[in-house]
Amino acid sequence: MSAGRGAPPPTIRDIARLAGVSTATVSRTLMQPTLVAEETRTQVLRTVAEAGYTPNLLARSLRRREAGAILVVVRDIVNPFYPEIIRGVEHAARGLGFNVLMGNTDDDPAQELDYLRLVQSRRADGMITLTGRIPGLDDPAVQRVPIVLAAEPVPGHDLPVVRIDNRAAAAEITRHLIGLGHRRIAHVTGPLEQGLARARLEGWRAALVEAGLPAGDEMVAPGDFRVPSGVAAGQALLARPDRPTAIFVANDESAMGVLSAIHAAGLRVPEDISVAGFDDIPFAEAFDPPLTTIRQPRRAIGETAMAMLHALLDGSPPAERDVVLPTELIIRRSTGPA
Amino acid sequence: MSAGRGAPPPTIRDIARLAGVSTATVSRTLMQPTLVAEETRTQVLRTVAEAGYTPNLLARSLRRREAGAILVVVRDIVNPFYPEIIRGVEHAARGLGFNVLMGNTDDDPAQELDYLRLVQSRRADGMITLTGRIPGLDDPAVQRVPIVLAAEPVPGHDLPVVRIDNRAAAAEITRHLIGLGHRRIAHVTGPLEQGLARARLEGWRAALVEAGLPAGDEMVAPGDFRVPSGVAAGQALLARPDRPTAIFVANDESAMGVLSAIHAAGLRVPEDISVAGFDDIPFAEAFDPPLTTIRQPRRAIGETAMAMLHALLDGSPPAERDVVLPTELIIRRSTGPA
DNA sequence: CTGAAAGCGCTTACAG
DNA sequence: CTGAAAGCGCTTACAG
Repeated sequence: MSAGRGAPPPTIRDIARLAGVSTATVSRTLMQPTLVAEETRTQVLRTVAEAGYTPNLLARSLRRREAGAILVVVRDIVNPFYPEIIRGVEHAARGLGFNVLMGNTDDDPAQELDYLRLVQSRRADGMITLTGRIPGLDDPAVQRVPIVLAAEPVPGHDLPVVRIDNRAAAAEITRHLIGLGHRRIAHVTGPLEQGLARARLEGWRAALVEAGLPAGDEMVAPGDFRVPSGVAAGQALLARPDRPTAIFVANDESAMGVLSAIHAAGLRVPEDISVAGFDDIPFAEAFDPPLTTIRQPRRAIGETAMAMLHALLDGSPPAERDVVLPTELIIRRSTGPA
Repeated sequence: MSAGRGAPPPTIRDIARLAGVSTATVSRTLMQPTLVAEETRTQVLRTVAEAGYTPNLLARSLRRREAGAILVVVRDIVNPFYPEIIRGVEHAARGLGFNVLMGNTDDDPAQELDYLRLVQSRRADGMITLTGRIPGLDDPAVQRVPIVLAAEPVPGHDLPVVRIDNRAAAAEITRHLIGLGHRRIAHVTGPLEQGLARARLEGWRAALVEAGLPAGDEMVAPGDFRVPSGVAAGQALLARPDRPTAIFVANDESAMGVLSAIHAAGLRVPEDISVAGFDDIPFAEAFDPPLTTIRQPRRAIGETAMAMLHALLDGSPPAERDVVLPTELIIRRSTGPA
């Protein structure tokens, strides 16, 4: 096994010795080249290249008192909603010279706390939280941690956040259904302990009430954002006496379950019943039929969150603490005239 | 804005002073508590708790010469194949006291190189590569980087790898189709510059040849693992004179495209034509119909890769350098009798 | 333009 | 069982 063996990698002292200069000069050549005479610089750079020298980032970070890394925390990276956001974060981070640490919480507050500690331990300069929850936020030590919230605000606190207007977007897609002539429009909810699931329910209801259409409990079926809950909700709605002609499902994943339930019942989408989702996950376009949904600007959410965190770390003026990014109604073939 | 302001966090010197001991004793209390007298230990721990002290991990890492982090590199985190592997890595890493840095390469060798540098810069102790490619592997400095390959071996090198037997699994699912009585079984390939796509093609061909069934070019349609390529390949296969009664698609995503093409042509799955995929991505079960496929032990791939990397870092005996994990044929409703 | 020196915050032989 | 001291590998005022 060669890895781990062999000569230790060269340090700045080795380079200084080889180039016949001080470590300060080597450091300046790498950090602030304009401060170094051209001739000296050339010589140092040549030595660096020949020796294959790479500065120890741990030492640099310790000295400069910045980790050069940020942490992004999600409930579950397997959920297709998150990866594109993380990608946006990473893309922006690269441009700013930061690395990205991954934190998966499995929806467990204890793990959430562990990740907070990681920032307190200075392994990361700050964190972007997508979980809508921050344990121990009353602790002053926690309040000192630079945090930006993405996608989900944390209730009761005014941390900087980048998000979408879930209520307005839900109302918009419901109005699309109304505009198609539907009058019995059901809703399959997300887990209502999550604020964004409640916001989507409210948006749906507001649009119906505004149009004078029924929005009572008989038009609502509970879901939890996952496929099986969509199947169950779809079956329940189809079994009701006066069955809906359209269903707005709180996210795309569970909409897929609703589609299965409808097909299994021998009905067709959108001829017999229209279905709309929310999120526009990568697969939504490949659904059968392709799903009408609300597109979230996931990439932009990630990039914006990173930019906001960077400003926070910089001590820049607070700019905007509550950024609301626009969504887009994507009309595909899963919705049609009543 | 409170973040970034306020008193700086306490250091080990502050705790030592407050507890009336040396920094060495504070450090020992945290790192090797058994070496410290119980009374002293209690006193130190109380002080630590009261002050809300968290050791600076950057300083610890510098001193101990280990970053306490590993890097996992993927082509594209948005690809539904990767997140579960990353989750496995992270899960194992947590148990071993490592953090996980995320590296997205967008299939760009330059970015791949940047991530290698990150390890050389000691920000990570080693890396797990899922891209099937390592730039500059002839460079001795690169050879010194602890690397474990997951899912995809790098051709021409014998780095430690954890993988599945793509050829055997492809043959197995093809035999399932043969067992159902199909005699014209087509294949939609992945991008053939990837070794695993070639292995799946070979497995398909081997099973057919073994059964004396046609396996010529007329039974093959090119794909690239994405949905649209599946749509195109499906259309092409349906248009051929003697159309297949079953299609083995090189991965689930493109199988979804094949399903769309079949439905769009007014045919039914599996009554008119059977379809099988590969990977068992989270959505495969929710396809319409649910997809017969090969399940890759993604979580185990991630966990095993982390364990192997840890052994490598430990300098433990090389154990096994080529770990082949078992796959599983998952039979769902997309395949049926010929 | 360059170097000597201090210091970032820890850990760990070494000595007692 | 504990402390004084060295040192991990850098960066950056400070002085010249």
